[in-house]
Amino acid sequence: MSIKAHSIKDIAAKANVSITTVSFILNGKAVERNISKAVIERVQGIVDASGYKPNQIARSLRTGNSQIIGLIVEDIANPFFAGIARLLEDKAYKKGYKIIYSSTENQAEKTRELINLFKSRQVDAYVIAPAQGAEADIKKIINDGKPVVLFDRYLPELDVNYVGVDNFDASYRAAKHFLAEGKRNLVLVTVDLDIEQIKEREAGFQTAVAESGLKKTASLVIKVPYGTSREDTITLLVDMLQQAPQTDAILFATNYLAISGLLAIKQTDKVINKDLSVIAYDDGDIFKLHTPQISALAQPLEEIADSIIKKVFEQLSAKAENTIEKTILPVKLVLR
Amino acid sequence: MSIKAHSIKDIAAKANVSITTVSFILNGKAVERNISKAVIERVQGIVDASGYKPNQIARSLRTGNSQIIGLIVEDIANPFFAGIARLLEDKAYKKGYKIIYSSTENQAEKTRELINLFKSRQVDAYVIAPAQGAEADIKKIINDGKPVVLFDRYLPELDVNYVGVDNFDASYRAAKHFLAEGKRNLVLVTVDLDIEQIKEREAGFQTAVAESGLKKTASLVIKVPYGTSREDTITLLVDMLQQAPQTDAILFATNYLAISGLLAIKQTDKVINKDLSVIAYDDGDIFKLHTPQISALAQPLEEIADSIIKKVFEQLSAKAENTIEKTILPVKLVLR
DNA sequence: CTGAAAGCGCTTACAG
DNA sequence: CTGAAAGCGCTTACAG
Repeated sequence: MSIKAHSIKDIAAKANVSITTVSFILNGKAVERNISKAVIERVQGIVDASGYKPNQIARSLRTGNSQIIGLIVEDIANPFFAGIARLLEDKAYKKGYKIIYSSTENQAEKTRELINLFKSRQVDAYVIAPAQGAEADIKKIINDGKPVVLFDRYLPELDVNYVGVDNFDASYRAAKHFLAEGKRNLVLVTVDLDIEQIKEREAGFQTAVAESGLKKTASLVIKVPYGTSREDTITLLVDMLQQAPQTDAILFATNYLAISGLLAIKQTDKVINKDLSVIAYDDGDIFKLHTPQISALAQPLEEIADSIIKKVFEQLSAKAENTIEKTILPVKLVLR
Repeated sequence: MSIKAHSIKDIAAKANVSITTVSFILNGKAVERNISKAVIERVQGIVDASGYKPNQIARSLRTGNSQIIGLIVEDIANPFFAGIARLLEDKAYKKGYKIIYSSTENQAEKTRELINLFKSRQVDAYVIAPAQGAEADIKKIINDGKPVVLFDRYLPELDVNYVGVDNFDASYRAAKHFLAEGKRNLVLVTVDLDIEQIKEREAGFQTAVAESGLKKTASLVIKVPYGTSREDTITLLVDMLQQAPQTDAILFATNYLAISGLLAIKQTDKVINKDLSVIAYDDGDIFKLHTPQISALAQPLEEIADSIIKKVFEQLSAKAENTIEKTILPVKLVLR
C-alpha cells in the first residue's frame, strides 16, 4: 500500500525537509540549488512511492501560466477542424501542453465569450479559426502579450500570426484544369459568407475563367446562403442543374457543399466524368470512395498543424522579437 | 477608455468596499448577504465597465473544482468521437463547463498518463472511452469521488456509469436481415481487439447465423489485426473475397474497416447489392454518398451524448446517492 | 546545502 | 450591512 500524499507539504513532512526543497527537486532545479544527492533520492523515492502529482492549478496561480492552449474553431466535429485538433493535441502533448477547445458556430459573439472564458482560465496561447467580427477581441488578447495564431480564416485588418492556404491559387488551378479538359460551362458552388477565404476561392475561379477568354455568361457562381439545410441545398442545386443543363464542370468551394452537390447530382441524369467534371474543396475518404472517385483540393493538414504549433512555441519561448508571420501553404490538387 | 482591473482587489479599491463584498456580489450571494442595493449597483457598474473577469484558476484552487470536464477518447479526429465531443461541448457549455480532451490511441499507458494529468488539473468529471487495461486507474479516480462516465468501450470488471449501445442486438439484426434477403454466405469483417464491444458485435452475428441453421462453414469471421494499414487491410480483404467467392453478404464491424472494405470491393468484380449485400457499423455521409448507398448500423450520437452529460451532472450535483447505471441504447439499422 | 515566508487571486467561516 | 483574515498548493527571492 503506497502512502497517499496530497500535497507538497505531505512529501516534505515525510522526507523531513522543507517544501522549498521538495519544490526545487520536483522542478529539476535540485542541481542548480546544490541539494545533496541523498536528499534528492530520498524525496524522489517518496514522490514516486506516493504517486504524488503537483497540483497544476496551484502552480498556474503562482506562475501565471497554465500549460493549456485554447483552441477556438467553428465546429470541432468538422473533419478539417477535428483533424487539426488531433494533430495539435499530439504536438502540444509532447511539450507538456494540453488543449481546451470550443466551437463558435461562426458567431463573433460566441468567439468573444470564449476568448474571455479562456482568458479567465489563463490559457498560455490561443489558436483560433476566427469568425468575422472578432477582430477587437483578438486584438485584446494580443495586447495581453499572449501568443495568438489564427488559421483557416484570415482577418485582413489584424496584424497577427496566421497559417492558411493559398485559396486563390487552388481555385485558379482547379478552373484551369477544367478548361484544359475542354470544359466551357464552369460553375462555382460557394457560400455567401463574406470571409477572405471564400472570396479568394471565388476570385481564383473567376480569374482563370477570365483569362480563358470565355464569355462571362458561360461561367456561373452559385452562392448558397450560410446555414441552408442540406435538403434545401440539394433542392437548390438540382434546380440549378436543370436550369443550366449545359454545365460541364463544377467546383465546390466547401466540403459540405460538395457532399450536398454530389447528392444533388445523383438526383439528376448527369453522369460525373462523362457529362460533368467535379472538384471539391477539402479532401476526404468520402471522395475517394465515391463512384466515380472525386477530385479534390486537399488542405495539407499536417503542415498546417505544424506551422501553427511551431508559431505557438516560438512565441511561448519568446526568443527574439515576436515576429508576426503569415504562412500561406499550397493546396494540393488531387486528380482522380 | 475603460478602467483596467486585473483582480478583485482593484474592483474593491475602486468601489471602496472589501474584496469580500465584491466576491459575494460576483457570486450572486449579494441578497443572501443583505448587501445594500447601492453597493451592489456600484460594484456591478465598475465590474461591467472594467470588463473584469474573475480568475478561474484562483477560484479553482480555493474551491477545489475547475468547471472543466476531462474527455478521453481513442482519437478525437474519429468522426464518432468528434461528434460526441461536439455535442458534449455544447451541453457542458450551457452549464458553464468546458471540455479538455485527449486521445489515447487505445493505449492503457497513455490513458493512465492522461488521467493523472487531468487529476492534477482538477477536472470536475471524467468522460472516458477507455482502453483495455485502464481499469485500475479508473478505479482510482472513482475512489477520489469524482464523477466518471465511461462510454463506447465497456469494462466489465468496473462498477461505474456506462453509456453504450446494444452491439449484440445490432449485429444480430444485421445478420438476420442478410438471411431474410436470402443470403447464405455471410462474412463478418472485424478487428482482433479483445474488447467487449467488438466481442458482442461478433456474438450477435454468430448467434443469428447459428439460429438460421446454416452450416458453420458457411459463415466466416475475418479478424483484421488492430493497426493494420489501410493498404494492407485492402489487400487482405481482396484476398478474402477471391478465396471465398461465394460470399454474398458482409457486415463490417467498424467504420474504418467498412471504408477499407468498400475500397477492396472496388478492386474486385463483385457488385454491391447484386452479388453482395453490405452493412457497416457507424453511419456517415460516406455511406450515403457511396454508389450504391450502403446500409449502416447508426449509433445514436445525440442520445449517447445526452445520457453521458445527464449522468455527469447528476453526479456533480450529487443529489441522492450516486446511483451507478449502465445505459444501453439501441443501434438503428439504416437500410438503403 | 537548506528553509521561512511572501504572494498568486480568489472564497468563506467568523466576527461585529 | 460589511470586512479582516485564513487558507487553497504551489514557486521563488531572500537569508543564512
